[in-house]
Amino acid sequence: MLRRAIDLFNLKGYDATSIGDLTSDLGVTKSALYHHFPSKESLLEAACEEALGGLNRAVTRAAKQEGSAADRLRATVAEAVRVLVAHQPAVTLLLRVRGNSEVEQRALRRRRRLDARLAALVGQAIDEGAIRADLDPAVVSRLVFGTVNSLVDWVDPDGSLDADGLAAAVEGLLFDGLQKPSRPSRVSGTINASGS
Amino acid sequence: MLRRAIDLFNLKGYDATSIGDLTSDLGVTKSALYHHFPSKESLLEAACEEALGGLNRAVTRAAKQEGSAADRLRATVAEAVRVLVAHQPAVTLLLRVRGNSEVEQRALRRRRRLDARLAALVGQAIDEGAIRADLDPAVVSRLVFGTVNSLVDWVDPDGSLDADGLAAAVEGLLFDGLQKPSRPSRVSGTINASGS
DNA sequence: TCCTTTACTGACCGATCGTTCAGTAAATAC
DNA sequence: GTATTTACTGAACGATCGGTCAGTAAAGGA
Repeated sequence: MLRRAIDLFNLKGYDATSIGDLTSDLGVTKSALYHHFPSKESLLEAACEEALGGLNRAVTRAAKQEGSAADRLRATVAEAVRVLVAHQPAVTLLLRVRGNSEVEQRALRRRRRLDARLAALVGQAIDEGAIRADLDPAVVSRLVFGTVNSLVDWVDPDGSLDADGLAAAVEGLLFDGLQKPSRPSRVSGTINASGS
Repeated sequence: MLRRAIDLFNLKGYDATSIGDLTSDLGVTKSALYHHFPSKESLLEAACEEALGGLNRAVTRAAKQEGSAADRLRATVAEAVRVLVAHQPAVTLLLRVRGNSEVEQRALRRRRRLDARLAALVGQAIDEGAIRADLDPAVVSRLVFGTVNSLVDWVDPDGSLDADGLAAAVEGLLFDGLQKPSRPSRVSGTINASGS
């Protein structure tokens, strides 16, 4: 029920999806849904919890890893991609939250806290001298995780796309760039996109 | 009036923004707004037209340039960033359209046509051998323009941020990567982010 | 067998939605 | 000076929204 709700919210947008739309899609009455969930917003809250919990765990997991800040940043990017693929519908919904209610504002605050952790990691990697310093850390952080987040717009979690392969592709693009590497890159093998 | 409407749509979401919200923000009555615009959706349509028109012109401009496909791809990325910064509110609204009405579906179709042109350009650049071929062209295309599009979530068009500098930063990140360049990169100077 | 719990149904609620419309006051055209 | 156009106001419209509630049928425990 929650799964289908999240899918519909992503398809039409949360506000544009009425309880009637949702229950007629599910083939139940409105009252049936309200027997299991106290409000429309509680569905949104559950989805945000799933997404934020998953992302928080992923970032914490990557942060605990040994190695330089640059290594941890690479691991964080890869972990974030994997969580995003595994929980794509919930993460998609989270990224579209605008803060129109108390629930949405709470989700936004948690998301901003996550973003701050990531920005700090980028700053450390630059201070460490492991990555280029000619770009502003705040811009780099936003571009890197903007790239990761942009996956929600086309990744199909049910598709044949391999999360690890996609994580490697994102890591390869962001760290090594699009140009042909002068020396061999860390990324090997070919990655395939799923259908649109 | 249209400008303020687009800003509000972006702040709260199109569906969550009622005509009442909009007109009370503007300090006019609902009827006053309906004197200038035939419907709520016509506001959305005007915004999509601004965004799609701007992006189309940018891509066409970059495509007409001489040079390799890789050079044209770089130019397209830079042009797209500049248009996005110049028309951030309209582009933001466009990127959030879900296809809930005829107007939205038309905008989505035009956007998909644009995406296809960009994907073709990436394919040419790979065939040309100018950029790495170990990643799937469809994935690369989506990541590149996902990165560009992610700018709408934090760029402030009124801020002090320099569009050309930001375009250079995005180009630098995507083509040269985050790692310290073994040879000097094309990008020079420091880019600063605006406030959140 | 009786009683509580679970999983609903269908009718209904007040609020809010986008939109319309008759009327009006000021500006502009002729 | 009269007619037309422009730019509104305020009250209302039907539709739809999220949510409620009394009632019910089946299941399970004691």
